[in-house]
Amino acid sequence: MSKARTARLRSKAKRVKHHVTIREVAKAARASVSTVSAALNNSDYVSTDMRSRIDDAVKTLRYRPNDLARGLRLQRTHSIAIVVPDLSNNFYIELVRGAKDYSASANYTVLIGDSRDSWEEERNYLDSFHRRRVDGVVRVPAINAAGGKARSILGNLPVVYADRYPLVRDSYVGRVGVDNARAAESATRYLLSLGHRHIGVITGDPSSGTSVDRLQGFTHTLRIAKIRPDRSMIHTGHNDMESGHFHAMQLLTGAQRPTAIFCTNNMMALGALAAIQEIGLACPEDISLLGFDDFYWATLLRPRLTVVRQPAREIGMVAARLLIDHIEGRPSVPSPALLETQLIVRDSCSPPKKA
Amino acid sequence: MSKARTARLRSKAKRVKHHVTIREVAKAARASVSTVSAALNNSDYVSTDMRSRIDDAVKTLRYRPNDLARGLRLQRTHSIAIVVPDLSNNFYIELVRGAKDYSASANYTVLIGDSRDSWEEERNYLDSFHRRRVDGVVRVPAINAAGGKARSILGNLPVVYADRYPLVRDSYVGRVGVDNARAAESATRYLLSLGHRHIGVITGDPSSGTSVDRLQGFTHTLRIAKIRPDRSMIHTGHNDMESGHFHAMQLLTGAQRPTAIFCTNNMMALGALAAIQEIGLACPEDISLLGFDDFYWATLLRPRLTVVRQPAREIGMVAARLLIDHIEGRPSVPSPALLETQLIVRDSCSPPKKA
DNA sequence: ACTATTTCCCGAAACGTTTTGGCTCGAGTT
DNA sequence: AACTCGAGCCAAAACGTTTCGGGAAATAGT
Repeated sequence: MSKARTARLRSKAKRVKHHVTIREVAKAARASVSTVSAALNNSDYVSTDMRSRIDDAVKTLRYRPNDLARGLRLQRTHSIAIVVPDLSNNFYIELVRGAKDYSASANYTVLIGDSRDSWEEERNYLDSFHRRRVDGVVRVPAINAAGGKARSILGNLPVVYADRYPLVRDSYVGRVGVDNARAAESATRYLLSLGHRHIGVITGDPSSGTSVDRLQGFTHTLRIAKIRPDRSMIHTGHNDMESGHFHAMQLLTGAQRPTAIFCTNNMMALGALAAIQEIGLACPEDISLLGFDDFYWATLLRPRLTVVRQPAREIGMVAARLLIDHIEGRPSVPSPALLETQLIVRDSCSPPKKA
Repeated sequence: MSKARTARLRSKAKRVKHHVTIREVAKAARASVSTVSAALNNSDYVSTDMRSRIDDAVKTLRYRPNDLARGLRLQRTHSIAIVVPDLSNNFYIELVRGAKDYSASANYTVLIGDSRDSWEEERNYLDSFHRRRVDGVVRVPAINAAGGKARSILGNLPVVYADRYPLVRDSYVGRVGVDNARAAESATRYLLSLGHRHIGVITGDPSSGTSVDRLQGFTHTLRIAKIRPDRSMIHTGHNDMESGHFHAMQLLTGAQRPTAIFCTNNMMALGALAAIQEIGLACPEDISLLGFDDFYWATLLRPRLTVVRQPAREIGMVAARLLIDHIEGRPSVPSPALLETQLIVRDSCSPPKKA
């Protein structure tokens, strides 16, 4: 009775809103709610006659299950979240797309967060995702956010790291990226082979293992070549264009100008390119530039950028896979999963002028 | 009793998972569930003593409300969705960020969809968002998706269109963008003022009002200048680099080569630039290029691209505002909201060679 | 002609919140 | 002294699902 009353009230007051529920489908199909549910989750034991009645009702009423109720009851949402530091960086777009494509194939849905490399923002996203009860999250942590801080706001949600990863072993399910040291080594070897002896490097924030691995690969290769790394040639940026620009300026106008600059991510390479253009140097004639991460318009630049390519899309896919396998209690690929990089030689590096 | 049993079972079986609920907070704070709820939604009528007990419990238990349950009960989620055609297009990133920033300030959360300009994909996103019971969605519809098809899968969720908009007046709350005809006019006038008389144009898919408005602005300006638009100079692309490249090639290698090319979005401008470089033409000496939408690396290109700038971020903000105002039953800004564009003159346009 | 099994369906409980209405207690008001 | 009133708290219902246990009818096994 009270139920009837409220129903009547609602149908009068807010006729316009109101989503159709499984109950109405049941009524229309002359079935019980549980039977409709069974039919929709195509269990056995529902007659073909009943099933078609239900299908009809669903169609004509335009019924869409309420995922809130579903998730509440099921205690899982079949969705994961991915939060990346910068959506305007094509590398992360590809990564996100990879994660999304894999997840879709596994029947998971993906929520995207764009932290702009700020822990504040990332925390907000993680919190919001947690409250939404996603089943797990793949993180590319913001600068300075790689530590254990996230754990406390994520409860015991499974996390996999992609690209960047924390130095302190926070409890995570897995991580995927590339062998950063090796990638940096191959890049450095290439510059050495061109004859460069004074190589500037602009590396990322050292709170991420990714950055330290790359720097380590760089210095290691120098040492192997019996070249003493010059500390004044090693600059630490923030993975964005601005700091790439700033540190390239420092390098280019410093006491001893390097003959080549190696940037450990694409944004900083762009910043460095801007600085080079600004100063009026010719690249690669006056200075070689080598970047990390490829992007679709790298060939539109003059010079076309030589880069170490990371398989962004694959990283995203493997990350999602690792996470979802874990969620479903399946064994997965070994972690850390390290994918192959590739040195893509284009026009921005050449032998140094006087060598 | 049965309740006690299941609780015991769960605590044994899956100790590891299990999110802490308001009920446990209540127990820890020696309060009732309803009081905890009241305290959390800071109603009055809860004593300071009680409130502090609850706060303590929340903190030590690390309680995070379950937004599924909350949304189910409240019948609204305080979240909106935004779906755009291409996240690797910086214009849409900025638009999304604008929407996100405004929403955050209004205490709404944003779900992001990236349809890759495919109606299939967009439909999936819209469906998923609908099942999640977002309170509304801002759409930049995929090509060929501007019609009424979305309505049937969105139920009566409020929709606002950003940038693109449907030609058939589908029932929506509002739309926001720029005055596309005027923007195209100013671009065209600029090219005319440089002396161009043979202007090629690569426009977007005519299923969106945006594209037709831009084209119309173009031809209108030509006519005012007593120039008869040449149909062979008008090409219809798909707003992506590939089709920009293709149609630029057509134009450049056609019977009569234009002295300038106007692209009605940034991706097609990039494709056109690639084509120009490929053919070995000098820009702007041999051919001028004018694009739509600005992006942060437009100045890194050689030549630096001259473009019509749209206030992407603002478009996103206004779209979110329109939507949220509607959701909350407030009057809002007038719709369509048309924001100002700006012609940003850089290096990619110059007077034609022989003029 | 019984019993056992399978098929098809249903009612009710549970998931974690918020809200409504009601209860108690003490402080003012008459 | 009786009363009103507000502050402070709580129990229960409701939101829309899925699942569990079970009932009825049909079918199969002896």
